[in-house]
Amino acid sequence: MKNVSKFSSLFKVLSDPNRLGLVFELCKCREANVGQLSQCCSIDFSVVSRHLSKLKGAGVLGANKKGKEVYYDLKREELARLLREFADEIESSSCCN
Amino acid sequence: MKNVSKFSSLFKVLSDPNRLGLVFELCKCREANVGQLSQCCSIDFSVVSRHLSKLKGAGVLGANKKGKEVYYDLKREELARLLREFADEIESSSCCN
DNA sequence: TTCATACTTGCATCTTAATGCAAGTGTATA
DNA sequence: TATACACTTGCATTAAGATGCAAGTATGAA
Repeated sequence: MKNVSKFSSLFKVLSDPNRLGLVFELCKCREANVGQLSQCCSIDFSVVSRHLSKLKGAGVLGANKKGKEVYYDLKREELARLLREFADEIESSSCCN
Repeated sequence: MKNVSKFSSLFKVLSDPNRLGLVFELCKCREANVGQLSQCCSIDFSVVSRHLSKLKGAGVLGANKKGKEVYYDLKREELARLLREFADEIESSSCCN
């Protein structure tokens, strides 16, 4: 079942509280760099950096380099679409053939 | 942010491939007991039992004891509702105030 | 070219969780 | 009551992942 690994890896990347906190933060900030997120979420710089790159790797965030800084932004529509796709699949009666 | 822990724990329970496989299986089977799921998913009995109880604890599954057997079923609407709630929150501009 | 800033990555440590066997609990049937 | 069946739980092992410091890389400014 390829949907299993597709969705389980998405859920995994969203399952860490710090990571999900960053997602919510980016949801209201529109975009932010590593230093800003590290500060407002009170998480070590290197930890934030790794979380963001993991979220980016999963397609949840986009990244935009401006000079020395990297600005991350939430890919709202993609993320929302994936979750609704899962919800639809769950609600349709025989979802995993 | 209480939504962070609410959703991160939901995502965590869905993030294990075996567990998500059981969810998909229950999605098409409507309901099944531990032995049936253990067999069709090729996972050790005790492992399946623990995964199911974790999913039940998270409100993803319901359980129904019939004699010696326990039949688990997927709470489709609740699960779909939660995920759509998350999707809506993500898409609304300032979601985490 | 030197320095500071912004970020990434290597590494060691520590938690958390998954796994499977074996033992325990509960329930129906002989 | 004894036995079998369905499941749960304890325990030890193993693996995966989070964390933070320190060192490395990249980019802009002096």
